[in-house]
Amino acid sequence: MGRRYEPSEFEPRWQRVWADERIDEASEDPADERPRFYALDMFPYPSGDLHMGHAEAFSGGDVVARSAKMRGHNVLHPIGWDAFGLPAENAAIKRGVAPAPWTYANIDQQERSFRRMGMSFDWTRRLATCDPEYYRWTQWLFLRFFEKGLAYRKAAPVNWCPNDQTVLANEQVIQGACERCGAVVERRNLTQWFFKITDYAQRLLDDEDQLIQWPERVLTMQRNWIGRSEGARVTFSIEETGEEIEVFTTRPDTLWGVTFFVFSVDHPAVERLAQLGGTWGEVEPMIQRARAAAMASREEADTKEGAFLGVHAVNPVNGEKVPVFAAPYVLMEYGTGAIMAVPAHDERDFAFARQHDLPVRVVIQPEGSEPIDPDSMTAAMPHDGVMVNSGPFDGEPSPASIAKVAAWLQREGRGEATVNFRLRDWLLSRQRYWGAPIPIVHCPSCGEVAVPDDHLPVRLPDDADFSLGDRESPLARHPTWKHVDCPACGGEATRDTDTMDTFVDSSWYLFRYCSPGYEDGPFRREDVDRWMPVGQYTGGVEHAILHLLYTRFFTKVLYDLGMVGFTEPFPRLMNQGQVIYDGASMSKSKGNIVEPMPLVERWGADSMRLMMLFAGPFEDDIDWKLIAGEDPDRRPGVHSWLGRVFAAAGAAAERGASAPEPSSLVRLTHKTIKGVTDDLDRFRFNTAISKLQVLTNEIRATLDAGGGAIDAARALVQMLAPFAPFAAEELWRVDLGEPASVHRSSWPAYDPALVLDEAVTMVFQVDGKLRDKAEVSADIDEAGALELARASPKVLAAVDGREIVQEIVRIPKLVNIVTKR
RNA sequence: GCGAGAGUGGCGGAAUCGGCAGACGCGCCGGGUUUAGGACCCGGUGCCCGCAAGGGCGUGGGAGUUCGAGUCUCCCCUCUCGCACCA
Repeated sequence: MGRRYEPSEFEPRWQRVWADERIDEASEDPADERPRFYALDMFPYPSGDLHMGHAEAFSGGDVVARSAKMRGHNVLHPIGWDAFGLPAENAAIKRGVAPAPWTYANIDQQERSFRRMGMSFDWTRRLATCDPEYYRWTQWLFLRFFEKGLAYRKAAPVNWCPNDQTVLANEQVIQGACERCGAVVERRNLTQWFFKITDYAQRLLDDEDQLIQWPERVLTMQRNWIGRSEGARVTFSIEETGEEIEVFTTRPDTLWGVTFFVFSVDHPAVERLAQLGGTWGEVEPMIQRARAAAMASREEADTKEGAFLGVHAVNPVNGEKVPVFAAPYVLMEYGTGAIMAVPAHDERDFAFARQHDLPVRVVIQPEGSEPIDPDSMTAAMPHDGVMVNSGPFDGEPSPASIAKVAAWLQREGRGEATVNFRLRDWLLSRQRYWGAPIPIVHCPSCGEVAVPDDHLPVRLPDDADFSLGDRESPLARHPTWKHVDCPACGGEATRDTDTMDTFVDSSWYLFRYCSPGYEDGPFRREDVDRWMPVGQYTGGVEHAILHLLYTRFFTKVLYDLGMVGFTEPFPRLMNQGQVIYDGASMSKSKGNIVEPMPLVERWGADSMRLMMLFAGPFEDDIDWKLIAGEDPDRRPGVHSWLGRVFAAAGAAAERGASAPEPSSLVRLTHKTIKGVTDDLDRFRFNTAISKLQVLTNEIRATLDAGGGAIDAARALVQMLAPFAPFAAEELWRVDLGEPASVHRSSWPAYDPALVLDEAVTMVFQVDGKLRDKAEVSADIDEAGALELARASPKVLAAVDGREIVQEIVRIPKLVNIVTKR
């Protein structure tokens, strides 16, 4: 019956037809009244052909886009490439191919693969961030940030690989070593460009309530990354110099317990103060040692190393002079790079005090307890209880007194309540070739001058020497590129020779999709406001912090600039799991890489997509070894299923309406429509597919029994369309004889009355244990149910003459008879 | 250490509201078809006892709430992920 499933025969054919019919293009027709839906996938990095992670993510994203369209939406489902970045330069260095042709060749390859996989992208909006027409607007946006004071230059310590002669992003430093060559990374002070994301820290937290469907763990990661702490800034002074030094503390109520003071080893005041204190000779080797240890391994930095600077700090609350140290356990990046140390109530300070024989003074203790002898302490005390040894605050409850202490500090001019964030400004400059040049000119007389908008883009030279091994970056060492006239005064000046972090490029691509080819700005506000915010964003959890946080920041800046009418770009986010092999990530060195395109060639695009989607919940990892086995020639179960769908739908079409469709099949069809629709709403593609398999089995059984199944088959084919677009189209247009694409058809509707079962299985329990079942009508009443239960011989046997104390009846599902035991 | 999530057959997983645990699929077993292999079709398949009828056990472990717990509460164990001297 039916017909054979030969995907290689029709998949390429429908791919061509869909391109000709332009079925995947979003409609910009003003008369089109369908609600708009923006289905966005995180755009890929073109470092070769598509891998399994892409196959998984985009298969899910395509189900979202295709099902939204069938359910009546005007869908925007664009694609592009995050095309700047280090891998292109690595390839250039390794293979001697320039970054641009290498990148574009990979883009073309990935586009072919996407088309072959049946991804429903609107190709008219394709973009690549390395296109000059794109990065022109990246530069334009940078200049708007610059004008607003949100892009600025300052000297900062950065990661520098002495072997590769380049700065590295934090992500490229693995346990203190260069990701590429393994050399120990150095810290260097370089003048770098930053975006002032810290200005938006509070808003990034506050707007979380707009992120209505984000995975909880991503929200948590962002919250932790932003790291908001309430506390106080307190001004200490150095006795020997009189200079004021601020510290941040979350516990100003412990100020009376300060017994020493610690600077980060990277604090700029350390060398000067140690020279003054006459201890630089001992301090400097400690700092060198500490830096080396911190770089080599984070674990080694656990020791409470440190050195006395020979100077003293004055505690503003009681005038006490305490010794000042430099120690690696104080981070330069957090707070002010200096701390007041309260060893009685802080584990780290306590460990340091014990190591260096420093006094410990308890200032908070449990209410009513005897004074605590610091010498008997083996660990820091919990800091809740009653304040003691704290001058005017003795007897105050803590931590409830924090606000009171902070207010007192402010009145006394010794500090103030404040909020501190862990988030730091975004270092965006890179000394690399393959990125968008920073559109700034450095003029000896005018300073930092913006390149005028009408001179954009500042193009990359295509004759740069992008090899490594020199001290200067490729743009800096180019013989002519950087030499320009100052746009302000016309005098001799030089271009900024840094390029932008690729995360800048990817922070606004989603806006550009709305206005493809627009030449008067990065996008048209009306286009963006029409399509955005994004209806559903799909991509990897590896971007949980950087990309997602940066794009949220960009959106808020664009809002403040009046360029868009919303403050959150993607209220709904879905993360696919990883595709791993035998419990480990796939990698070349392990030789366990499975690629999607060979699967597509062997079994067809539909089977590849279904393997991904049926393997388990979308957000869970897929262990390929477990779902596919080790034999690549073994037919995937989903492929066999498609074979049965073809046989069944084909046979149902041949039989048509000549035989009646049994009501049980009709009911199952409606139930399946409801179930699959609900599953799509919660991204449970695996259970949606299993429901389609159940329907398939029932259609087959109906046909075997001589019944008709044409309506069921039609619904099945339509519901199959988002998951297996080629097979569905073949059956729809060829076997079912429909003239137009299944992907333009309307999602089947269900009759709520037919979703409810006519007959259900009622279970009879005795003392909560299943003893018997009966098929009953769905509208059975309680008395009838009880009567049935009491009449059951199995129930009677189980009751065994004991006294019945309670009868629980839940029509139409269950009766539970409780006996006295 | 802190934070988040998870633990169900041989395997991937299902159970959406506290009500038949194991849907669907893979694998395996038996049968059919086939020159053979593959493919396909039919049946079986949580574990234990039993020829069977039937019975017992069963969702990481332990307690609790409930007529009833994979699901809710508490404690413990294990695993995964993220952060990790954040003052």
